[in-house]
Amino acid sequence: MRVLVVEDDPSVSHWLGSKLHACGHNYRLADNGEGALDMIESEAFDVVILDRVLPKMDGIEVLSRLHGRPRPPILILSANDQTSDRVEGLRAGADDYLGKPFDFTELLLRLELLARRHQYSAQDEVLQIEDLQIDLARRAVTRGQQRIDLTDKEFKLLQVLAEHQGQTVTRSMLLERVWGYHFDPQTNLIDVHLSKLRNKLDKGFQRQMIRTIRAIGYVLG
Amino acid sequence: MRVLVVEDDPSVSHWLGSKLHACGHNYRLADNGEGALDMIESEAFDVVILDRVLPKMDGIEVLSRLHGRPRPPILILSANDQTSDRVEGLRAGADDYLGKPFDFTELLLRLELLARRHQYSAQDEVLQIEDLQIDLARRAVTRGQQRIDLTDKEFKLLQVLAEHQGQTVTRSMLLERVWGYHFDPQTNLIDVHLSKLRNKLDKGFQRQMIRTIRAIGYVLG
DNA sequence: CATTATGTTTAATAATTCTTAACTCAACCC
DNA sequence: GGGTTGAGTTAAGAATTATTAAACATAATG
Repeated sequence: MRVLVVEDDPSVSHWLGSKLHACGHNYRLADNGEGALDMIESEAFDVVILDRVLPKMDGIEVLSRLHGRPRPPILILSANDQTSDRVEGLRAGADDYLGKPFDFTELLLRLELLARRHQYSAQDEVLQIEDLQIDLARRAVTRGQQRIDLTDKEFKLLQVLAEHQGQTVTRSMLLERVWGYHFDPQTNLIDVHLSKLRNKLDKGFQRQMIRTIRAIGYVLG
Repeated sequence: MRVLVVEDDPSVSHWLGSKLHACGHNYRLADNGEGALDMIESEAFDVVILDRVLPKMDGIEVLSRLHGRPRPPILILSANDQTSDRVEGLRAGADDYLGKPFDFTELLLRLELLARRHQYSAQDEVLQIEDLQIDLARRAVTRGQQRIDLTDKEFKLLQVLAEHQGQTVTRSMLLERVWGYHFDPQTNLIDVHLSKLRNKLDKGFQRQMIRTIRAIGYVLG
């Protein structure tokens, strides 16, 4: 997940960051409301952790500024765990609320839940396979921190493989889904594009995600 | 999903059951800790909903009894929604926590998240035989510190042998499982590939892991 | 409209994996 | 021991896949 942590206390934000990183997530930090708004505007996050209390513009204010705009789900973090407070946060448009002190495991669980729920409701479907993310709507692919630029055919190849993650996709299926062919072109079309896809996707990574199934096709995963 | 509901209040458990059923899931009920333990032991569930408060053996106790054993992910359900309480549940080994009153949609979402996550982690099954590790999902084999690169046939051979570790695997079984043949090809197919597998797996090691059972087949272990 | 850049396809070549077959070696039985 | 059977090794070539380069197509740019 790509997480934005909005928190003015560096000791808290860095602790959160390192924990998130240790769990395999990416994070960015913002220590004030203005910065947070800018980042939400310009970058794609799966979820935002928003401290309720911030210098100048507080969490509730940030929420209200975002009202009606497309934004990732937001979890409010606060020292106050009073019911009234909780209600106020949720009224302002927060998607979840957690009072300090909190257990990191619980926070992570809620974040994942939020991100997932949002993924469903927002239709821009993102396929996630280990450290590989495929945003079907944006045609954007990332692996780990790395953005990967793919051509049309390469992307379609990857998409078909990803949609059948873990299953072998036959060559004829690829011809059909990627090229619309219902016949064998008698050339090595697939091989060439797959080779290029591998170059961009697997080169330099320990774990090779595309596996050849001899005489059948390929599997992703 | 197959869900186990552990809850002593019949009105709650039956309501949960009917809701789960309506969403297309199977469920079983247990109204006490002992029964729950037995059922977890003997049946396969995708996820367990465990009420914190139970007669005699409470939820935390059930969790601690299960500690270290293979078990489905467990969601604790409780009337207390205090932070300390939540942390206690998660510390005791619960995979998630939800306070009453709760929203059924949220419960379901969390259950699905748990089941899915568990499936993934369980999915990447690793067979371990002495210093030999076989990661079925990644098709990666290591012996000691050494990575071992195997071709498709070699890997399949090893996999079949490993799945029957300690037992003799007959030649006809290998033909069937590795090549899909239901007949004897009258060649030394197996011998050749097994020879190559041995070269990669046993060469240079004191302990030879593949043993020939003359006129029958081979054993790993 | 030519130029450039980018992406796609074909074809040639290289590399890998699989299978067969010939030959050698080891175990078993009388 | 000597014959017999089964197993192990090696090499050759067949099948499949991977890589590279070049031809071709298309869109963007000046």
